Amino acid sequence: MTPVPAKRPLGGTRVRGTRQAEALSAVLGGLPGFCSAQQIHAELRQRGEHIGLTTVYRHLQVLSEDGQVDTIRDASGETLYRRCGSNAHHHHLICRTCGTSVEVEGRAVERWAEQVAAEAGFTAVDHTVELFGLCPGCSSASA
Amino acid sequence: MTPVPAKRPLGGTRVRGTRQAEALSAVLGGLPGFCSAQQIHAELRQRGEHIGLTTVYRHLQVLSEDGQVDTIRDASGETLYRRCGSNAHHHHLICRTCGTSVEVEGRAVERWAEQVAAEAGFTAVDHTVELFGLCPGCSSASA
DNA sequence: ATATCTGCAAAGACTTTGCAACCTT
DNA sequence: AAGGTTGCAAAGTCTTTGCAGATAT
Repeated sequence: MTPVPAKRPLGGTRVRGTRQAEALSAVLGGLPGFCSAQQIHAELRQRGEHIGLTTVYRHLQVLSEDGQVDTIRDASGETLYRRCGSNAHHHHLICRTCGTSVEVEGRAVERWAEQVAAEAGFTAVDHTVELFGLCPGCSSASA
Repeated sequence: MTPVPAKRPLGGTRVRGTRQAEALSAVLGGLPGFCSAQQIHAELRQRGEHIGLTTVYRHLQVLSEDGQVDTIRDASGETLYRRCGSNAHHHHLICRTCGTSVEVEGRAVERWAEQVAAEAGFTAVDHTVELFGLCPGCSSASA
């Protein structure tokens, strides 16, 4: 699958010396929470970057395969992307009003998942865990 | 949202005395795990039931709103449906090979979710938890 | 008899793919 | 100069909606 040329500097965030790639990276870094490819594309356009939607999709796909961005699916089926800080396994606590997300560790969940799976005789278990709620700001705003 | 006429018998599984609705209900009851609307539609056709894909989608939508079927999304974005046994909150342990699913209780996860959310100051927290793995049968078959 | 349900076809949304032109190395 | 990258347009999915005909109560 991945020949892994390993020629990449890995120092900065650049994927390849392309203007579009850098712009995308910049936007991703500034996002507070999960956004759809189309939102990201719109944001890039607003910044004056002439980038195609196709290119945004392609980069996001590569980045997600590389583990540099996390992806989740919202209720309507759209895929949402977010630059993830830690490369370790983690989950997200997402504000359903403003979209801000917090990365949370889930050792307890991992353990629970493995235990439940073992009890049912399942192996090679993977899991999906996402938390949605109201962040402090939005919570007080709606109070 | 739901005026809740509550005129429905609620005894059987019938939604309304329609042949298609009953057929759909029957198929749902016999499914071992989560299936897409299109798979269910194909299954109905194979049984000789002449039912439209549109009707399948509409019934599944209503049933899911009523809490009679659970829905999840697979990796490709398709929505999968399954008649859920308990009406209480629960999660699923799904075999990624044969699709068989087991309903599991997640008191531990619920507690973890609330605790993590509270620590971050989030309120009104909801969560999504799905476990994917290999069931005993598929596990030994591939060994 | 009437309100509901059904289903075909068309529309809508998100995402992927083809291919020529462009840019980076 | 060579190869990867870009982007427009078209295609592909899954899902929803419009409307006329059929159906259940």
